[in-house]
Amino acid sequence: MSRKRWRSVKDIRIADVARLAGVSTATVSRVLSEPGKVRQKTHDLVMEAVRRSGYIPNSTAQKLRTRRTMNVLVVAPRLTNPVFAEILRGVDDELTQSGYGIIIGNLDNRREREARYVDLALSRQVDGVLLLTGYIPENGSRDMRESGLPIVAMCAAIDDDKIPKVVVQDREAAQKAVEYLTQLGHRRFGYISGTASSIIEHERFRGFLEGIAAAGFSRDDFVRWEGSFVFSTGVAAAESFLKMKDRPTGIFAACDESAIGFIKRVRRERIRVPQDVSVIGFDGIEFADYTEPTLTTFRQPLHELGRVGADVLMKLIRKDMKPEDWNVRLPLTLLERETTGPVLHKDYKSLRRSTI
Amino acid sequence: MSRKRWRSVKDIRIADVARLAGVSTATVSRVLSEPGKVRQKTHDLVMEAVRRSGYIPNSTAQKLRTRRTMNVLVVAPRLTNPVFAEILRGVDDELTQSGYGIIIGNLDNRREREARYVDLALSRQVDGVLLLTGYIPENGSRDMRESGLPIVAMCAAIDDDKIPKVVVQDREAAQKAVEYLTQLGHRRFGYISGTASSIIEHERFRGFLEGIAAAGFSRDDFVRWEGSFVFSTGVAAAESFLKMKDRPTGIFAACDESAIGFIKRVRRERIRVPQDVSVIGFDGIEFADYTEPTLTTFRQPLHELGRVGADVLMKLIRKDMKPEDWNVRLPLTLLERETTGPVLHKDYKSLRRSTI
DNA sequence: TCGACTTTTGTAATCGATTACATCTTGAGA
DNA sequence: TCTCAAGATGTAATCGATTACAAAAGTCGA
Repeated sequence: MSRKRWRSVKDIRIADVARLAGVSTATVSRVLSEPGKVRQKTHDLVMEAVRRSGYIPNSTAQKLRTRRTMNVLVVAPRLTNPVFAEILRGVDDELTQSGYGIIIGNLDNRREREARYVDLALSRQVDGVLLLTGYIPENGSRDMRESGLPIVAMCAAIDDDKIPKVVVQDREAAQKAVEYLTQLGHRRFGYISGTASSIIEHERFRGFLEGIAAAGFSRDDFVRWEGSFVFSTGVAAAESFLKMKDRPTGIFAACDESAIGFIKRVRRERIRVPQDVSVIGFDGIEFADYTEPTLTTFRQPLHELGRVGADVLMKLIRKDMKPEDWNVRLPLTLLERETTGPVLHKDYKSLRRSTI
Repeated sequence: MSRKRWRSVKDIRIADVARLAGVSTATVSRVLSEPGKVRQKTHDLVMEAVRRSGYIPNSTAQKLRTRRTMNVLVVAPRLTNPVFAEILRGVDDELTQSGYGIIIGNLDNRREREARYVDLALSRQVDGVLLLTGYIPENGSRDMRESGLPIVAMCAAIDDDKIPKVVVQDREAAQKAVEYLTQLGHRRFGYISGTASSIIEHERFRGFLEGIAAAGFSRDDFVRWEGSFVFSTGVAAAESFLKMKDRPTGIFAACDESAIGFIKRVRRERIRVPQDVSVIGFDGIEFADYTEPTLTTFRQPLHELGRVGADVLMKLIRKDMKPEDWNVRLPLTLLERETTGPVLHKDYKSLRRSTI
């Protein structure tokens, strides 16, 4: 209705407010950032001017002067992966409380995209970096560390002990997964891998191997299917599985997606889960409770992981790290659901015989 | 090994490079931003100094001076929702090409969080805003528009014709979904709603109603279950469904998650999908192809939606919008899979009789 | 009322780039 | 060789805040 247009916020500077209130810019600045240092009367005067003009400080100017951007960069391999999305939620919860913003560096599984984010760090657009990748991003000539910014690594064992790490106990959990399968009577195993270059994958496979060894088995007692952290990897593994004469009965998948893909595919061939083959996943994504049958898996404390990681980064930025914050390792939880069960002994024997 | 530490990038300013090359800061700046305007010899001199010093411009200073932040804000209701994650990927693809960065505003379904992002826009930390919400965020005293920034709305019918909209044809698709069910012989329907306050939900329900009317049915021919865009809504709807005497046979869910929750729950009671009840979802998330049975649904062109939205925003920022860019409406695609099928007539009659 | 001390406010430098304008170079043509 | 326009470079203002330091105002006891 009214013809009076809102004056766009960008046209009002601190000098305008100062003039309006009849004080200097220094005083306006003080009222806004350290109210205690200014007399009540002046304070009210300034606040009234701020209110009337609709002034909001230009944050870029603040950043330049204070040398703090109040933003952190979060580098993630792929945003559509529910695991990273959930971690990001935890990060966001923590950072919001501290007044920090998030700039996302989504690699979308393409390493050539990382250079961009290294430059972003080098040009000081952020105060710190949270890495969800298994390596330190680089841009050809430099890596992220040369920015001199605080960095926290998560989900991965980056081998630089100047970088604090907040991770989950992947290896231990993978080992327990094998133990769980052996206790159900399984003797032949399958391992569906994640992205080979990922250190998460590395840790999980290592844990798997340790579990195999701990239960007295050897490399001859399992097959490994290569892949990445997606549904189709599970489907491909299943197709390989279906062609085998002497099929494994206990399958460990390095992520829930591939576990789900595997199950979906074998069930189409009338293979029963868990009667014919047990499958255990990894991550505990929400979907895993809506498959048929529901997926046995290890739940990662993703939200907490994000929170703790962000908290450690905040401490690093504020320079009040304590040594015990330096490395955090969060445990996973086994969710016993429907895709795992005891080996049906008769079937098992007949399978065995056909090979020997 | 070497004791020579990398000098942190932040300590090198344009003045240092100028001194090193024996020129003025203006010349250094020109070499970096408009190379043509500088003599070859000087150019090489400066580049060498840049290389040797490892200089990278401080982007905050650039932003202050040029008044461009090269960042856009993307406000999304909930990041863990695969729909938004996928849109974000499209946005990211497009923006990266234009050299823009993304600051994410994750509301996590809590409206009180939006104030923060309004302030972010008002304090000019971004050059434009992409809204994935069904409304214009506000902070108590102002709304996003007062920032004076270019805004593009997606996924929703925000009623401000100064704001360009890039949306999907939810209403049309919902209508087609009903048509599809009626053609399969269904006569009683169920509608599992999304978040009531969401305009996406509004559009979908409206399309559903139009479909109902177009097929000659009335409000008495369907039940509506309230909820939000999550699995548990489908589970709750299923529990209500199970208690009914005269059950609908054609279910339309406003999102795939609730469709999946519904199916999961009813199958536990030995209800067959699609023989006893047909279910059609909405969105076409990746997981919908891995449920059992696989979900019939409408696929949203999410990635394209994100790309186009970002493209329109870029044009708005660069002030080269053409009128035909102003409103874009992308079509959805029906994915006919396993959760829908013809009504089994005998069952249907017996159900009918028991009511009349 | 005066002086010493504390509190409040103002002046001006500063953060690190870009860019309008001024000045100096260069080279073509006379 | 000289002139003059075009081209290259330099000087200094500018973006919009914060903050060190200086100056002014207020407080309080003698």
